[in-house]
Amino acid sequence: MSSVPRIAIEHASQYDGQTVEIAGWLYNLRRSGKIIFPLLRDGTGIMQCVAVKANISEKCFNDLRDLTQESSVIVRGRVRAESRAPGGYELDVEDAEIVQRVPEEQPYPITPKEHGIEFLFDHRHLHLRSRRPHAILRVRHEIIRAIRDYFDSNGFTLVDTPIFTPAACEGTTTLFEVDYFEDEKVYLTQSGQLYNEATAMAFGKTYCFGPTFRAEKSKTRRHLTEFWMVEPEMAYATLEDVKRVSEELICFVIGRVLERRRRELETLERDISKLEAIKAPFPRISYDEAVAILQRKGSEIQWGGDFGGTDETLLSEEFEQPVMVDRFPAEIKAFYFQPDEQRPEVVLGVDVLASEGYGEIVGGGQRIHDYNLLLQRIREHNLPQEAFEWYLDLRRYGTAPHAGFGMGVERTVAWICGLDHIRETIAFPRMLYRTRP
RNA sequence: UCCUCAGUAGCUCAAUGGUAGAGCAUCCGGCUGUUAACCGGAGGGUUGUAGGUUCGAGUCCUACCUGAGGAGCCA
Repeated sequence: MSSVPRIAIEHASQYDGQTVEIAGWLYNLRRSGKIIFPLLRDGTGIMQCVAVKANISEKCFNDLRDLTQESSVIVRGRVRAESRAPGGYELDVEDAEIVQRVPEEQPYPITPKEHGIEFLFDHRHLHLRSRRPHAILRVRHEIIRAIRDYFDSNGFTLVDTPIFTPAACEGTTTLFEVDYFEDEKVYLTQSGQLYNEATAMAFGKTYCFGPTFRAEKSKTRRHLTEFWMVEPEMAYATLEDVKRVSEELICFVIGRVLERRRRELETLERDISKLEAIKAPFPRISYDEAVAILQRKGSEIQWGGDFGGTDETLLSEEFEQPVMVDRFPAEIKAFYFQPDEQRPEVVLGVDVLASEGYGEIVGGGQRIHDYNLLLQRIREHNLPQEAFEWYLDLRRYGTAPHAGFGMGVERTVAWICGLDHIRETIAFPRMLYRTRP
């Protein structure tokens, strides 16, 4: 259209007084006779444009005046600081090129009014353009980038683990079964952890970061069937290292979001002071203490039982910080957890429960490094030994104490954004009763 | 899987067993500083599906479908 610079709306303040071009979509339009205010969205922000009939061609004015919501359009004009404009800057329109006008016979379905959950998620492919999902997904990106930056700058090597796996990593949970070739069955991974133990013995400190799948028929605000998890694993490491690294990671991620995505948090009306208050060290309690606290608060939990969702909420209400709970009964944890030497009935595992009732975002611990103990556990859990021979090899050849954890990305996003439901944390959520779009 | 609730215009919701209605969206008209703009007008319905009760059902009953909230399990 012209030789003026094409800019991103989020950088508009750098172009005050200059003529620029913005390529985007019509977010909303307010008309008032001979002056109109098209709100233009370009994926980085929303810019209020001003088109005055007397100042531009009649065609341009009429084109913009009759434009329909979410039509694609390239606008040229002068950026100007303006206190009355949302965002502080507006664009005095000089010219506009309509790329596609949405026909009024089939108007854009998501209007700037209230909609129900079902409608919005049926139109999720369009809903992503709206303010709220847009802000959440930008925070999600910042969280993922911070997680990678943290590990990459602390000596961890990214070694991703397979999505197709031959057997359960953790015996109990339900797996999605997939037809492989020649009658072979494989499963979608629910954790990269067992493979991480192999890569940690090769690289020292590793992490994997990818989607994981759980075929649990759970219908709650905390569950997806497909979700992303980052899982670090460290050779020559213990439970205490897991606590230290997960605490550092969480603080680093929150610091980054506060530094770079404050505007998005404000759009989401997140109470930012609650995030600013998150500081290491996090309180550390044992499973025993957690059970005592819960019983005092009226929970039915008995020693030996696992926490329910309500228990996690009750527990996190006790603290302003995320809380670390360690040394769980061996019976409720997976076969590979290292027992406590002093108390063999508990294992060296730790869960980190996010504050404000968001529940478990990190789970991990120290793994069994002794060959005979691991073999014994595999037998006690009735797991097929032949399938775990490669895993046992890690204890045959240069075994060493090692530890790691997994952090669920979606729960972390829900917590940091202050969301009620995890379905908002991912572009296209996969849930028990929703696989479309 | 179980428990609870809901389904009425494109969307969000009203309507005592007795003529299906409003706001937004769409269309037409008005407005030079609007902020989910406002003002006037128009079009828009097999009340989730199938049965049943009744003189009469959006409303009551049964089954099914779809969705939501919660439980168990988990990140």
